[in-house]
Amino acid sequence: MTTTAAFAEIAALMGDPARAGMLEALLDGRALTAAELARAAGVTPQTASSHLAKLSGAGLLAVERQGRHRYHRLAAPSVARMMESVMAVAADRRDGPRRLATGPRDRRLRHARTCYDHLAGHVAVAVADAMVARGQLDLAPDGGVLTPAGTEFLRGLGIDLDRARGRRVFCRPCLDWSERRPHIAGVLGAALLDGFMARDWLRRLDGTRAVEVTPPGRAAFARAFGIRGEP
Amino acid sequence: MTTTAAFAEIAALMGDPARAGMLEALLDGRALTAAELARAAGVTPQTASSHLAKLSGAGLLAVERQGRHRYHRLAAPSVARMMESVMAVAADRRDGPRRLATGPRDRRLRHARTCYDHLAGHVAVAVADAMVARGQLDLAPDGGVLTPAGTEFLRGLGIDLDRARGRRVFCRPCLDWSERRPHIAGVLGAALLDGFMARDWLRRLDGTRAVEVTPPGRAAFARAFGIRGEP
DNA sequence: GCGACGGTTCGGGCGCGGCCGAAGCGTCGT
DNA sequence: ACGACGCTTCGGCCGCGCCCGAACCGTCGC
Repeated sequence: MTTTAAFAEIAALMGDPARAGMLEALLDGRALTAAELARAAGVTPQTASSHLAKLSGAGLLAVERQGRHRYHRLAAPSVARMMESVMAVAADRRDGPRRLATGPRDRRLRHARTCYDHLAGHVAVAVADAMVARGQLDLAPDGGVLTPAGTEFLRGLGIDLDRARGRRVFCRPCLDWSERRPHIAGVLGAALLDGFMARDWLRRLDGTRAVEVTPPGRAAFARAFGIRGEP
Repeated sequence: MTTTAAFAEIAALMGDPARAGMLEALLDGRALTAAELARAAGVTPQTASSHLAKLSGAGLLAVERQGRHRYHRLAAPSVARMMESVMAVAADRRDGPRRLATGPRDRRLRHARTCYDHLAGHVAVAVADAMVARGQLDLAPDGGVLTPAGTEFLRGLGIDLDRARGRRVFCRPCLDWSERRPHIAGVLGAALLDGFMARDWLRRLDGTRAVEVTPPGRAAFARAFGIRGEP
């Protein structure tokens, strides 16, 4: 059966530690150069080049040439979703047998992180919950709808909603692997993340996917979404 | 980062062709013996044994001893969901470059198939759509709700809704990789599939996940859910 | 032009892991 | 009790593919 072969091929691409490291580094939706990805994976540039060729060849990555650099990014949201689902299984596995010390790094990831191009983690789920509870958002499995109240509310927060409507799905629920509840993805999710970053409510943390809530951000999230909580 | 290693390990387990074949054979939720899985994967029993040990060791499979047989099944719905998401990416990949002849086998899979323990494919999505449109079902991303009208409707169809409520999630949307729209999973999804099979509206096809709609089934689906269509 | 730098290609080494034959263990039938 | 059967363990073979050193191509800066 050829479908089994394709399945195994995709999975095997994720299954190499070096490639897995690269893919995880790209999971926040940024485009990185080959050298950066080599460092992320802990291999030499020539090894990374080989891996990147395989990943692009299989359609998991898209490349963009810019001068003498080559920027690599995940080819599609479905790739990110696939990776999240693998992480969900890996997390199950770890939670079950022995609740082995989840370091501060992990706690930060669970609290707030980027997922492809939108926000994920406890904060993201809380934002979605708050908006649904207030009737500002209607989250259905095949695409959410922002109500007029929601549109006005976000405009009041200074979130830019007018970009690229129509190109991609505007609003889509995305299952959060740490919270196991949906948060907001799609163009709306990306706009929210951008807006939060632009107003400095959130700030990227070192080189990881973790995101920290700034002190003014904490106050703002409490005011706007009723979220109270510590990192 | 240990989380990367766990991710790669899970993916690598799916990435071997023989293991992929076994996992796919188990995707319909049945429990199969080691010998059956060996045949499905096209390897000798001793090779299969080694693979099965790895899969169980990692928590992807659960084993149940019964006499001198050992029945293997997917350990959790999250495993099935992960596999479906990988198939979605693999399908993307195939649709893009060259719409290579999707054989009748594939068309059947797209039309109706089992997914873990519930129904998937065109028919499953149509069932969900019909019930949502009539206000019998409310599908939210973090779990659907059967309305009183829906409960009565299904009771009228002779679907058994009284089993294992509470043990697992009663109703959950599951993204259909061929239709890219949600269908009904969870205990409700399993009850629907069982009911359809029991009334002989659906019948398992040879040894695959494909399911055929029987002639009486076709009439019944048209009457009960307004589904008209050919295999 | 030249060197510096990012990236890829080539070649060869090497280890991991899948595969099977043979043997061992436990369970069931008679 | 014995053999048949399902499954696992052991041992050894073999090949895939990961990895790096070195050399090669293209772009940028001076």
